[in-house]
Amino acid sequence: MVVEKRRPLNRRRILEAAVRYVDREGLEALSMRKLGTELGVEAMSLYNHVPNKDALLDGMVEVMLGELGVPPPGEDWEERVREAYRAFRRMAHEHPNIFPLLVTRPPETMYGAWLVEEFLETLRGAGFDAETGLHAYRVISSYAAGYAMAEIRDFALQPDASRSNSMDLPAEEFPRLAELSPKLKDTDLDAEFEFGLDLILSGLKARL
Amino acid sequence: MVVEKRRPLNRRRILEAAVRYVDREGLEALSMRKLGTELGVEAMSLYNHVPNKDALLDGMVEVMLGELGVPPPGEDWEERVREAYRAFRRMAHEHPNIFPLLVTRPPETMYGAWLVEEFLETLRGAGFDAETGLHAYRVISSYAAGYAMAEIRDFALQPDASRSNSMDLPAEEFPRLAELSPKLKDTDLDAEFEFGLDLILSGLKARL
DNA sequence: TCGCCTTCACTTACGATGTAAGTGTAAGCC
DNA sequence: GGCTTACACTTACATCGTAAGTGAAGGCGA
Repeated sequence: MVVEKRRPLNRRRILEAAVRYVDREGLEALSMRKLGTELGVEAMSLYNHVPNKDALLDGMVEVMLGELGVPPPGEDWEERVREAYRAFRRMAHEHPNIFPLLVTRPPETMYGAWLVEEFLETLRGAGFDAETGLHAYRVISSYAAGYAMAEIRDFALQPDASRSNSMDLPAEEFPRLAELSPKLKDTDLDAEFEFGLDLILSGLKARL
Repeated sequence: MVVEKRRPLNRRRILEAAVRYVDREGLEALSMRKLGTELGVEAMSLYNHVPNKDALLDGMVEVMLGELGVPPPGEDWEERVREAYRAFRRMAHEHPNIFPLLVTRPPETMYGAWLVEEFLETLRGAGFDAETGLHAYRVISSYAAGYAMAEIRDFALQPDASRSNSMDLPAEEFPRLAELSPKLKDTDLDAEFEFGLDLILSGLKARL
């Protein structure tokens, strides 16, 4: 609960404080009053810069997406796509409490219009037609968002460190799961994510 | 706001009423008091059957997953997997206000243990090793969940019917998007989902 | 049949939340 | 020097999740 010294309030400062606060305390802990004291200010003062809490949440997503570094165009389109989605997943890891907002809330601002544009352009350059490019974009994005969300959700089990991941299920009823239970605890998630990208991208290349 | 006649309260009845209510009014509208009146009962009475609101939400996910019909084993493993994920996506469409809970909340009960088991068994039968089966399960599930979430999130734009989907962006800055803007409105989402399944499954078969 | 115990819906109460409405003040501009 | 605008403040309200305690109805052993 670090109270910052009194500097003039503005939208950006509010959003960034909110992001920091939620990174630290979790999304449920965020309230206008607490964010206010975080900034050394009364809750209602925030409303001079942000219309309501929903807009605040949207703004936080904005801030988070602003940190997403997309790699510059290069000769290898496939590697560029991979790197972009690695960055996306990294972003999710850095803001596990905020990322769910991106997945959940309707896109108020068309944040990533130029991200999409970039992706489409890249695939066009690789020789895909416009429509396939669009489908590819949505499929890969769905995969990446879904994977990151699954990671985040399962990490949330951590607080209760007792059952580290699998909640003891009877081995005779679930032989396949039992056989995998050592792997379940420490799969290499980076590698698994890449595996998924491999599957999709190889399928995609086959359609060139 | 249909108030039901007074029958004995119990967990199942509460959960089902909650599911109906949220289907109808949205997740944010759900409160213990409103759910109470929905059942012809005071809010606090619910606590005799459900420890708290979080448990209620978990229970709603449970109910929703209970409706998921998984196809019986057949000779074609690939078609079975496809059909299972189609059912999953259908479930999301039937409960668009509840589905986000599944994606967002940590799995309190190991709901779908036997779903996973079933999947792993199927892939084993198809000739995959245990570890590849596990990766495949997580990759496909991530894709399906991500895709369904994206659909739901974008549907949420509907209330404001004015901008039907694309919020007018300058065509000269976003040529690729502009070129696709007719398609953006009415892509065949069923077909696109299948396209994604195709990509992943074909990549997977190539590894057999 | 009596008395007891369990079950479970009820009432009351508390602190926290989002935000509408209005007030006061300091800075910028004519 | 007076006015306007920007913006932080106080107060107030409805609504939320739920802790705590009350009371009545039904089951059960004697």
